[in-house]
Amino acid sequence: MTQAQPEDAKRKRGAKKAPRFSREQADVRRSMLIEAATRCLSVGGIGAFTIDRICKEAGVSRGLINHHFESLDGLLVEVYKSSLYASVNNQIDEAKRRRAEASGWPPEAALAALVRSNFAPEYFSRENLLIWLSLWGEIAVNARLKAAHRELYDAYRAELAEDIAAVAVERGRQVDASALARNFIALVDGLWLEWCLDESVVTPQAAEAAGFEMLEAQVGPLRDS
Amino acid sequence: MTQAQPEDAKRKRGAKKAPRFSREQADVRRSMLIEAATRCLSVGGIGAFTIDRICKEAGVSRGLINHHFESLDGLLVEVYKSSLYASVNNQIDEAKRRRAEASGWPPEAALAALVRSNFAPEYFSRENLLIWLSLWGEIAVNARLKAAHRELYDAYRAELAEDIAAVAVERGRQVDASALARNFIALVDGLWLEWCLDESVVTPQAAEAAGFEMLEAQVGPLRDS
DNA sequence: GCTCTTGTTGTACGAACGTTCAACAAGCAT
DNA sequence: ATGCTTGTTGAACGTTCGTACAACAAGAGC
Repeated sequence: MTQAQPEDAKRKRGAKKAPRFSREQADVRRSMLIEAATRCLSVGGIGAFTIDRICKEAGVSRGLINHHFESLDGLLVEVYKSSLYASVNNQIDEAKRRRAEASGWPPEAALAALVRSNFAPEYFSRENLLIWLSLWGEIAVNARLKAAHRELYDAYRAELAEDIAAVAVERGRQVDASALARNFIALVDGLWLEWCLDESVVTPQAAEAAGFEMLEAQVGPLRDS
Repeated sequence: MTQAQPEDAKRKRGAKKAPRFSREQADVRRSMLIEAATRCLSVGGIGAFTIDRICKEAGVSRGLINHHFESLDGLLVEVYKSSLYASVNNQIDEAKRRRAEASGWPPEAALAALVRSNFAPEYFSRENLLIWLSLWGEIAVNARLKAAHRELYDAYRAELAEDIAAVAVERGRQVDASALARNFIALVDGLWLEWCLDESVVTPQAAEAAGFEMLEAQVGPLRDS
């Protein structure tokens, strides 16, 4: 308590006040704001996506959002791209990579890996779900978000269909890969939704099992190999 | 243009002004407000759920909502009960009725009817979907809505599980009915969601087919009988 | 130490928000 | 006609919203 703080010593010696704020590179500050905005979204839903709350969460003043983003709506699009777009695109890229190096990854292993990534703790988390949920409600209303969403889902659906088709061809099965991919995505989103609204109904393990069951009903076993 | 309107004739004769508003029974007015609020929700999402817009949509003055409901939040709960709770409970009641009169409805027919009701145009409609979507985002945040939602989904899941179990028992199949019911509901909600965010991805017919496929993979054929 | 650039602050503003309530009038009872 | 009940109105309030912008200061360059 009586011990001199480093700041105090500094102030005594140089008679300098502690800086009231620190300057950051534009992209660093943008990331900070996006992260703070994401945190607001995951806690209070779209109703908490406000200039005041986001700036308070980020520990900056009210004027900064409009300095780094064209508007609050622009920040929302960035949040979408940063938290959802990025992670899904990550899954797509990894799937493409696995499919490219055909030697190490037989089709069923690649498909199984893609399925599992949907239920990995880093994606299938409660905070991620609340972000999805909040954004879904906005996508239906916001044209810019809707465009971004369609592009993303089309890409993911296509990649998933490719992986499914690869397994089906290898096993000589007749499968409507794009319909199955669409249904699988619907099931995953639905399970996320159920979990988000009532976590006692489903566990990540049960959700993963349900996902595999849907695919295996059409392309045969994927897990035990 | 120069033709006398009925109102004008009336006014001339009796020197009476047209009534500025009409009085309604409390429950009638409440229904009007709930319907107007629902319309706002289905068009503009939760962001359009405001006193001003709802009253304008209903054609009444700003003060009326707080006269008939404890608050705007209370109105939201009523919207939930009126548009979702009611329709799902309707499905549950019909399913119970079918299961009661065992003579006319063999288990597989009862289950098929329950499945089909999920994709009937009166439920699987674009405006209904936007209402669901808006409310989902609120359920995750609003304690009162969350409680109502859990009660409703528990009831629906239980009824669906009963219908599934009845078919499984009849056919001597070993099925985890409650898990299958949960997965089915997740699939349906997911398909609704996909359709809502991008209507070109799925049709109601394809959605219904996907629902049947999931169940038939475990309990056997349901449609061709 | 000094200047300059520019990231940051914080106030100001109008609009929209939910809520309250005194005044009003529609329509039934008399 | 007249009075009474009460559903309805609309202004007013304080708050919060998104945005704009002049003033400020942190930190690099010299």
